[in-house]
Amino acid sequence: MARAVMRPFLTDETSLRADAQRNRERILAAAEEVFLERGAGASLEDVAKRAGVGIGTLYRRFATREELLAATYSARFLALAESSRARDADIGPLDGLRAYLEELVRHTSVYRGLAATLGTVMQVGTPGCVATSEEGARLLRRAQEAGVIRPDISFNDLICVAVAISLAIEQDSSPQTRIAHLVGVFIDGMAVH
Amino acid sequence: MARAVMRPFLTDETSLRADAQRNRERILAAAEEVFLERGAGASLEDVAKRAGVGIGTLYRRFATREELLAATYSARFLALAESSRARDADIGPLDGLRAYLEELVRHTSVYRGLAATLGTVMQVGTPGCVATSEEGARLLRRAQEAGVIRPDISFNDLICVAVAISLAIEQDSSPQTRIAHLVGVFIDGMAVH
DNA sequence: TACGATATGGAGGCATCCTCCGTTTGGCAA
DNA sequence: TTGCCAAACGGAGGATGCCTCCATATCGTA
Repeated sequence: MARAVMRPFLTDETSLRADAQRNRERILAAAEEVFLERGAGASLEDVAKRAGVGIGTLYRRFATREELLAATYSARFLALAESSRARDADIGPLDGLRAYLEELVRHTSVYRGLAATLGTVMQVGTPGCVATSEEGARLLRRAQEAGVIRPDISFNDLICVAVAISLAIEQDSSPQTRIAHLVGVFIDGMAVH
Repeated sequence: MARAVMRPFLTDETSLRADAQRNRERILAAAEEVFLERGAGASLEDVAKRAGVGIGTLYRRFATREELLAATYSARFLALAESSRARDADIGPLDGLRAYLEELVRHTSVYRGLAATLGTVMQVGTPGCVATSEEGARLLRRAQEAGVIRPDISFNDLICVAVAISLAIEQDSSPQTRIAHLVGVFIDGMAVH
């Protein structure tokens, strides 16, 4: 139940001292590995250890677990927004939203335990989070303007849907087909009939 | 990420020694209070302390947090199943399902943090969990036989929906109206068009 | 080269989990 | 009633993880 922490997110170009920048990257690489192996709740001291860095260094750079998760995800989320934008011309508004949701769920299911914190993670404000949020909002607006999605659906509803499906995927182990099935159900629910 | 633990659930009539039975009830009462105050992640040692019982006693009776949560919820869930059955005659299959889901979400939102573990909790097998599961499955079957809910919807989908909505409720603080809104969306998605 | 701002690391305090085992107690059989 | 023992008790203690703090080290600039 971590509170959402809004603070300026430091990207690569920010004036970090060379050693700090190097350590930041080591921490991210280690976090990626450790989260993959043991889920989003893994020990941060393990991450620091694998990065060859003191725990204090990790905490100075990433004040909360959510910040670290979000940073680890930033590249992935950037790619998601990118690929969604890329297929925009070739796909209708409803299917665009469907594809976006399916991809979001797939990304969210990479680390066991990430789903439950997705809402918080999305608020941390990394470039990837921002890009993914904006893309989702854009797709939703587009579909609503095209008259295929109900006007009373909010972006929060989308995130909530993604969280739900990811959680479901985590619990039973019936992966890919179930993602499409559940996304289909929700898209139908949001559609104008 | 606790694994679901299937073990025979000890109800009141089971041959527990008198002192054990007394302590079990004290623990449940204390857990109810503590979880209400501090959410489903509260310290179990606090629960034991408030119950006036050693921590070992708590663990012997409830091997996991999920078991304790489920037991605490058992009465609530029993009531839920009961009231759902009671209104069965007065309500159509679709609205019956809707009412059930709304009530399930409301129950699940009582303790902050319960939603994320609802799936696990539902598998623990307390009388309440069983009753609620069976009632949900029955409503779903009824609605599908009436031809108003798609045949490819499973009971797991329902739980997933309840989890999603509860999580959404926990995050923003826009309670009652949002429950109805989201349940409506999902019901529409599951409906036959 | 020297100096101050920046960064480092890990010890340590605290919270929680969960197990283990010596002690106590309830309930039954004699 | 008494005595016995299976059942239950409690809490110390080992293990893990979180996060802070500060003496020390390092970078980059003047």
